[in-house]
Amino acid sequence: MPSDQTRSAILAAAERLYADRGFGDVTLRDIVAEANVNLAAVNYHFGSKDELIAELFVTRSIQTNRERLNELKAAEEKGGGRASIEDIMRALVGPTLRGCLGPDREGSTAARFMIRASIESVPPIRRIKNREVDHLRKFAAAMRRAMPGRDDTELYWGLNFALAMAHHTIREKERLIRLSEGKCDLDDVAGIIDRVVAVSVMALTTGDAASKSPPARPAVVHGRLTRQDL
Amino acid sequence: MPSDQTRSAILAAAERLYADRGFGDVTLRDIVAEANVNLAAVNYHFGSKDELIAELFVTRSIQTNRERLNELKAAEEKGGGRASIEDIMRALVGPTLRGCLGPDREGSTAARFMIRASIESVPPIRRIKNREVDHLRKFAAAMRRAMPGRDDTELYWGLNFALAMAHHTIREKERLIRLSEGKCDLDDVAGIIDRVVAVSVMALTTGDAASKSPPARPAVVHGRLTRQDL
DNA sequence: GATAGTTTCATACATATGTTTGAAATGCAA
DNA sequence: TTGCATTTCAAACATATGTATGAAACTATC
Repeated sequence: MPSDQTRSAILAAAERLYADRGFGDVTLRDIVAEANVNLAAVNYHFGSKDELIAELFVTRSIQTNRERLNELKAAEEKGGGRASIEDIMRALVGPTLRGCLGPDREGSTAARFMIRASIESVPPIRRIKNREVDHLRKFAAAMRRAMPGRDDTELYWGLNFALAMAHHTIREKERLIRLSEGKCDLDDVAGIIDRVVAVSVMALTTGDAASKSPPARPAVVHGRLTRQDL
Repeated sequence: MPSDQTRSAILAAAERLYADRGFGDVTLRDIVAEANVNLAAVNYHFGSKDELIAELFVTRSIQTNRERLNELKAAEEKGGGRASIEDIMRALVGPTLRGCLGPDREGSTAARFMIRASIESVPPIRRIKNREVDHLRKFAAAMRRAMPGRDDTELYWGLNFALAMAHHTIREKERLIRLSEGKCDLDDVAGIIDRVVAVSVMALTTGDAASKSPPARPAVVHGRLTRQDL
């Protein structure tokens, strides 16, 4: 009967500390102090530090992915098996943005932890993220159904840009606030989702020319690359 | 006469190793071995490991920033003091994308190093990146001149999304190739720049309603924003 | 060629940090 | 209780890694 008490305490303490101070600045000794457990408990319950981090990350990732797929499924049912491209993009970026920028700041170490995981890039998390491709393929498939005949390449670029806007906004949240001097309201999650979705849909549905060849590329040689060494 | 030879050798070796194996996996001892210099040379010439990394990063950053401003200036001169929004965005994302995705020219180590710096997030680099806000303000100012009357908030979001697409594409280059099974050509830098610029401009110039209030956010929770006209 | 400043070198230092260990404590079943 | 399995604990372990040191080698100016 694994009382599980120590285990949970470690997970909670670790997530909190990592969320607050980042992976680079938190040692196992910090974690066990915060959790009031013995140092050896981490290796006993998780095997290694990396496996602890991995467990934290997969737990939260699974949550997000499940929400994504739920929204996608709901959208497809609503549309009789074929979701609109807009709803698909919303299902793709909505859960992540809500999860990381959500207003429940106070208690939600989970959100802050996921932001950290997005900013810092530590080996165990990188390994897990690499498996995410399979998950994204489901969205690519849905997009293909929503936009039959559209070139696959365009579809992947749209997917890429949608994730780009969502993740970058999360990653660079503080910088955007500073740059815009508070004009960009990072707490208005619904508004942000609308923005990202709108631009993504535009990128995907714009000019059919784009599906044949890349958008109007000027023959001009770009800029001046005065490349002088320092 | 500071022969500078050792110093340069360290810089070159460090950039190569960091580019290949990342910051987390490369020690000073690896670097001095690669450079065929003594271990103490790093601290003698740079003061500390972090200052070495910082110097590597600022060198490349300065290059990129100078290219950006050069392009911006050229665009403004071309337009008689007022550059088009498209040219501004091109000046913003072009140099970075060319620098990081460019074809492997003379030792692509610089490019690969900058990709690493974008993926991993190590303290000395983070510190430098934080100063980048001032640089971005110059682009915000140019955009304001190009789109007078437009709400500042929209402008910052557009800037944010443009950087998002550029940086995310760089960061997740490998994943995008894998996801698209090679359909997305990450070597076609000019094409990528065109894509990013096109979407950015769309995001910025779309529906004037967006300049007054956030992009047509329906009262309905998951309402659809049909915004197809570019 | 002597002297002063600069650079290189081998080596030592310090110590942070994940991991292991073996014993003690605890819990559970018979 | 007894005995076995699980868990906790203090301490040790290992060692990777950035940094400091002091002497030697080198360079240049006089």
